[in-house]
Amino acid sequence: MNEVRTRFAPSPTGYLHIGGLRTALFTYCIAKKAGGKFILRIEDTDQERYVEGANEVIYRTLRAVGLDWDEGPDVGGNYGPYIQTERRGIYKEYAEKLVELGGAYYCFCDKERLAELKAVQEASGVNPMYDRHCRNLSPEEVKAKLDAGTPYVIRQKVPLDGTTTFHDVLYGDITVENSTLDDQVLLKTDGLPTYNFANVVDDHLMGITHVVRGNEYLASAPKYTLLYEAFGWEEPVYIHVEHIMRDKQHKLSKRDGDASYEDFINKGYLSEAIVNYIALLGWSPKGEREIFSLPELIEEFDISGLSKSPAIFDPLKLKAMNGEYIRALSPEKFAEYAEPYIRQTCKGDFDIAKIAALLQPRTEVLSEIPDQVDFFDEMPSYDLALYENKKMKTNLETAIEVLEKVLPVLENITDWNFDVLHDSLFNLIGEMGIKNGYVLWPVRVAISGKQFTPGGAIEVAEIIGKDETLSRMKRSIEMLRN
RNA sequence: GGCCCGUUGGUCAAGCGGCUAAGACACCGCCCUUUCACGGCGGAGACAUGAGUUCGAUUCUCGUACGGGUCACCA
Repeated sequence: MNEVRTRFAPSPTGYLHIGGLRTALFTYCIAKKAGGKFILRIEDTDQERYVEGANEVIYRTLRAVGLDWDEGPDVGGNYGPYIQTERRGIYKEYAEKLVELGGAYYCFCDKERLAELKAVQEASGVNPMYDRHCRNLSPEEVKAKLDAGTPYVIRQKVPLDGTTTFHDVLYGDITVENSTLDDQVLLKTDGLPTYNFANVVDDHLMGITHVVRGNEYLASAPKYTLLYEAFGWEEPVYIHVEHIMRDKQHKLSKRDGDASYEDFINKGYLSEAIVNYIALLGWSPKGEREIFSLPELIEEFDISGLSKSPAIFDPLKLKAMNGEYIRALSPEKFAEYAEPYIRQTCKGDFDIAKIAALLQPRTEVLSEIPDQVDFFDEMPSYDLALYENKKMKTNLETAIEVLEKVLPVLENITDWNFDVLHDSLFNLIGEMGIKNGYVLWPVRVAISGKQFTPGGAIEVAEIIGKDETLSRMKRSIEMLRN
């Protein structure tokens, strides 16, 4: 029974943060590399923050990136239920058990008293902590209040002195004075557990062996150790990972508009590229390779590669990596992805496969596509200054001269395809004894009206066809004459 | 503020007492080339800081600075 079992335990807040996704990824890799199980658990004990449909977002995202769970709310398993609100009775039972074991106690303080206490403590410059008012209530007093139906919480009974040491794989042993630890609430008035308690109970009951979670839990970790000790349970292996930052000061947040997985998908990023990129934030593989598929990530993943310092999210690097993934796609696959984007600005009857082929090496994010192909349907009006190109040694005069020579050549072509176009134009270039660009630059400008195009004069001419090419040539020549 | 944690080029990062301190993105230059890309070659750029330990510190210890986390009946 040494199977590795890890879990991803998000709160249903309506979207899946990139940082959460990365935690899930690391968690998944640890389990899968060890041939173990990856479990999904929904932590919805805060009813006030519950967002309708949020669970579906989590399922959808995890499935989209390929992080399939072996046990979870919708797939079942032997340790269910996997949604915390459905485990309500379990927490109550264990909280009461902990009271019996001496690791917790009933507290009847109401929120007004607590608020007052906190205000006084803050005013006098003391760290706000529960004053343990109910810690030493006699069993009779407790029973009387309970019988009277007084609302209560159950709090952790932290030792008054001594120290607690907990172990993290990355940080090693961390020891704190028990006197700095608060008697935190374990079971809330509404009967639901707090995160800290639910985690301990669930991780134990579900047989979780490794816990990967955000660094924000590091400070409360010793309290977990105390809880495990009080129950007499074995602690899982803890791995606290640092945050993903927007910059040195700020975490990557929802408000930045690009903190959620779905935002990136909507912007034209590939799922595989996103996963690959975030894997490299706060973790580094052994060798120098950095392109990894999910199966390769599982193979390569090792806890020792995790970093203890925060990583700043670099949109530029994600973009570059996305470009790499796009280039690695088969032409057919890329065309499939690209078509809807091409169609946004290019409605005509063109050879989509040919356009896609030109686009593939020039696209880092799919959303860049519409602007690149907006001239196929209709030539934009353009500035004649485009004909002036120092490197090509072209200007308005040379352009007229060249275009007038090219026009009849094109008119004579009957079999309009790349090879014929290429041969015809290069014959002309040979006859004229000049550089390729001297001819091809003005032609490209004349039929595209753009400074940059995917593909050159020949590619563009082939795609828009003979009639359109000739018509654009004539129009441009006309413009140049005036 | 108390407690906990971190600090290698602009960014991601390798490094685990002795190296000309990797690599990637970005940047610059050159080449390829019918534009732009792609691809190829090359360049600039870093161990926060002060002590200590040591024959020798980026690497170990302490202080300082800076940054982060946490101090809820939120997770």
